[in-house]
Amino acid sequence: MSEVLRPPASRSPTLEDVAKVAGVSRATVSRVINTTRNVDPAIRDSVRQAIAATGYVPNSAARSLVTRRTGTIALVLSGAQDLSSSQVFVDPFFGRAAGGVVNFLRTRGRHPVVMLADTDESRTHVVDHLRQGNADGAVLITTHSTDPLPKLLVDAGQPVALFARPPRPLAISYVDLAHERGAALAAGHLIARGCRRVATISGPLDVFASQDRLSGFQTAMARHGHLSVPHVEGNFTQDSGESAMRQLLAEHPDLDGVFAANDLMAQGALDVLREHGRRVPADVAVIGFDDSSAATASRPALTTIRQPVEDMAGALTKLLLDSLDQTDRRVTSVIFEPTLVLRQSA
Amino acid sequence: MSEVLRPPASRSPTLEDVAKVAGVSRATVSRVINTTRNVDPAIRDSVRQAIAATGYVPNSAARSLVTRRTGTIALVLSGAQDLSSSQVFVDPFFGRAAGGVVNFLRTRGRHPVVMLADTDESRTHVVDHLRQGNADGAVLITTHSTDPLPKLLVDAGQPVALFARPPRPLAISYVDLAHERGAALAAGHLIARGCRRVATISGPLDVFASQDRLSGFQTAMARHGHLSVPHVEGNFTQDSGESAMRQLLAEHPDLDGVFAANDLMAQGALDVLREHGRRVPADVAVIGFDDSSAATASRPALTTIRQPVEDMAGALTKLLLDSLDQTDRRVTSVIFEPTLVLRQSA
DNA sequence: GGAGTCCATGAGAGCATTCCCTTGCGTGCT
DNA sequence: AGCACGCAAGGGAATGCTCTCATGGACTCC
Repeated sequence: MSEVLRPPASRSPTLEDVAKVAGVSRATVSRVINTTRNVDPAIRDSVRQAIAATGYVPNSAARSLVTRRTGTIALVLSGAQDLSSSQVFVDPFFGRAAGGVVNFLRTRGRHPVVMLADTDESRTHVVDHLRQGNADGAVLITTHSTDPLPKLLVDAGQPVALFARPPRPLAISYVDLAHERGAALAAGHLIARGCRRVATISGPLDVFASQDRLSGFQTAMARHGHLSVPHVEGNFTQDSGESAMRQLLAEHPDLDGVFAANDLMAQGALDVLREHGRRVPADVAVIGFDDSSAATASRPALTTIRQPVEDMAGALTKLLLDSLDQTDRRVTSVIFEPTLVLRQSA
Repeated sequence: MSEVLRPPASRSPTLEDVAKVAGVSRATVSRVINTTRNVDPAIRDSVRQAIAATGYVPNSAARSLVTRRTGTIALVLSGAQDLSSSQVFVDPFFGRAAGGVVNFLRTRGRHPVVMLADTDESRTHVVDHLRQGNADGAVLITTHSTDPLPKLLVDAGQPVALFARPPRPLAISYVDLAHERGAALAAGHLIARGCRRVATISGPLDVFASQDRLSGFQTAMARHGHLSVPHVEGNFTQDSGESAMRQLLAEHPDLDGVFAANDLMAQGALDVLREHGRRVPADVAVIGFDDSSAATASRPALTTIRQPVEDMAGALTKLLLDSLDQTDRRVTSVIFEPTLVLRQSA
């Protein structure tokens, strides 16, 4: 009776329907769709025709119910509590990283589900989301060394890969940059240009990358005989670069070289220097960090230390994907080398 | 026998397990979890305890198999063939739009899966993805008027909402800006400032927004007695703004006002004007469009026509979500009003 | 020529959830 | 007191797929 009542509504075709049309069983159709293993070529073709004829598309909910895999991974942008969340993609760092992840996943036919984690609530939300099986693993783009999310995810047994060294020793795969060596490159270049009175604008010191860039710069300058380097802390924004530069200029009007821990702050410094009538690079040489779009957009274009964020994000994603395929949960890390990119500002 | 063979491996708890612990049926647990309708408070509490005790989390694959809903929506960035795909988020427009979508979805406890559609292959991929039930609908951020994706998705019967007016008449909900009125605001302001020799740098003319901004500007200028406005076409990049400005300056060395169809091109224009010794705004007034981060980052900061991209993206997402809840597929559109934002450049 | 092997296919058992339908019980109305 | 109705809870079906296991046929090898 039930078949009498069933509305003839255009239900989307199922495996069963295709099987009926092709005159084979569900199992065979499934074999054709997945890895064409051990299927007679003639039957394979007729199944393919049946698929085309019915317009069949596999239902991924049913599929992942049985395989316990979704095929998607979570891209979590975390520790961005100081960024208004709708600005997060425009941020040179997060935007480039997100682009790198998306781009790498594309080559594998996958797509990320994007999640922001800036509050306790959203953090538990991320963990729950993964535990519910909405994604097979997470790529975590985080900066603050105090971020609790990496540990939360590892404790929940979820596959994770982290952009930047994990806060505490944690069984987690990650990629990072040799920040100290990048800062040393900047120091070397300023010295080689003949700068004698050099200052630096650091990033926020609760971020490992900032600490490393600062200490790397100081160490390298010391090696060149400059035991004390004037230093003001910024927060990676253009505005903070401006006020830091103003402060440095007030305290050290004779400086002839500045290393900023990212391009945005360097751009702010550039604006203040111009405002004060200093020519760049003739009077003051400026070096940024990251080689973001800000480096090429500013005038003069910034000499900077390149951090290959997109490549790093891609490698990070690969790390995660590889770990999903392997049963043994072994952690790996990849450290990228920064390079000096010469433009006009130094 | 099967229970003897079953490995005691830590299988994650199911509804059945919770029901057993709470001493009720699956159905009751399900009722507690979803909308606590018709459940005795005492039983409800004991079920909640059982959930906590077992550490149960619902399996979303099983859930969406039966509900035919996933809870995620696709965020498709399309028609960006001229952007290197890993740069897509850094782009002021796409980045802001993506941020707006993510941010709005957050308020509803949802997350987008991000897809790029710049080739035929990736376009069919997007359609397939939706047809497979990986997402309940799509928010489409597209610019090029020739983009075939909107039609593809509508034909596939997928719920879609579009950023910008659809190419052809299409049964599709969308948001857009009153571009002409924005351009008219710019024209009015330049005239009011006393500019007499005004030129414009338009966006690529295969984009509706560019056409509208150009025609809106020309019409408004004509209304003020300027029947012919020098015009060079750019492609929305800073570089194209620079070369357009160079060309305008060569052909019209005496110009005193420029309207660029976006901030990035205005920024390029600013650099070229400084290079040529023109003071902004004293010698030449410059107005941009969008009010993106480039507007505040450039020096002088740009007077610009604000396009509230984040809000528009949020409204767009709301349009889609609303249409998912309603059975009748009625299309809606929302047109936003641009505003003039006064800063230093004009 | 018979036995063993291998490969292609089918049948059916899950997978975890929701939804529909039924049942049981208590209450209010006649 | 009897009947009807509403609410709470349970049982079973259904969702669409993959995967294991069994089966049958063809082929090979001695």
